[in-house]
Order: sequence, then structure tokens, then C-alpha cells
Amino acid sequence: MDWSAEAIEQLRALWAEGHSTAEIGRRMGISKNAVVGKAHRLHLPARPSPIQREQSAAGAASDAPRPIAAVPAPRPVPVPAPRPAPVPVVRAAPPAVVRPFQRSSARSCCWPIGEPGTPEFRFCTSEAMGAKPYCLEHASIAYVKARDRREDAA
DNA sequence: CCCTGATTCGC
DNA sequence: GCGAATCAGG
Repeated sequence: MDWSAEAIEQLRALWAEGHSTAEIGRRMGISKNAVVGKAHRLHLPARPSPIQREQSAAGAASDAPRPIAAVPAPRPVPVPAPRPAPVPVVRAAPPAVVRPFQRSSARSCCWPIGEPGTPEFRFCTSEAMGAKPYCLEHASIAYVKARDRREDAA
């Protein structure tokens, strides 16, 4: 990164506007590390860090046990809230397909489809076989003949 | 996993 | 001086 006067000015401007280091980096085509590193060297006002290091382990800890309460340090607002439009998004009713975590009927297959916890998760919609909780296809996966099942685990 | 900023340290 | 790596937290 060539820190020309212009580049430094841009960094200062974006920093002053309260953008995140990563955002500044994206806008300037550099890494956030470059941004925060340069900002540090320029002695730009530090942002409220998400972390707090106890780098005073050895000396300061013993003779200077400052219990300093964290200063609020409000995050600077980039722009006087130029809210575009509060568009009240009225969503259409969800598709009448199969609701998550709910089988289509008491007689349908219990085989889970998809990742539990995701909107896509559902159960197989095929009819279950007799007393079994799964349809033909999934029962064949769920129930393995004892003789065929040997070297599969471990 | 994504994100945040700060510090460290080889270059 | 630079910034990737790393840390530490949400």
C-alpha cells in the first residue's frame, strides 16, 4: 500500500465517519489490518475495541491496580441517519407445503430431510410402511440386515 | 462461521 | 513503516 497523502486523507475521512476497519479496507482496496495498522500509527482516535487486553500482567498490575470503569465511548454515527424508506414489508403467507418439524400426516415417513434448524428442514412426505415409521425407500436405509451390517462402524 | 479492533513482530 | 498473523471478544 502506497500511503500517499491522498490515501491517508481518505483513511482519516473514513475513519472519522465511523466506518469499521474492514469496511474502510474494502473501500480502499486494502486489508483491514492495513487500515487498523496505519490508523494506529497515525494516532487516529481508537475505536471501542470488542476486547480488552490485560497487557499489564507484570509491572502495572501490582503498583497500578486501576479499577478504571470502561468509558462509554459512543460509536460515531456515519451519517445523520438517511433512512431510505421504512417500507412496511407485508409478507405473503408461507407456502402451504410441509411445515418444518411437522410430518405431513401421522402415517407419513419420519425420515428427516435437510438440516434441522433450517427453514428447509422437513420430513419425507411418502407414506410409511405398515408398522414402520419410514417409507419403503427410507426403511431400506434405516433397517439393515444384521448379517450385512458388520464392518461399517469404526 | 461471521464479525469487531488492537497488538505483535518479521520484514 | 508496513501489515499479516494473532489475539480476544460478540
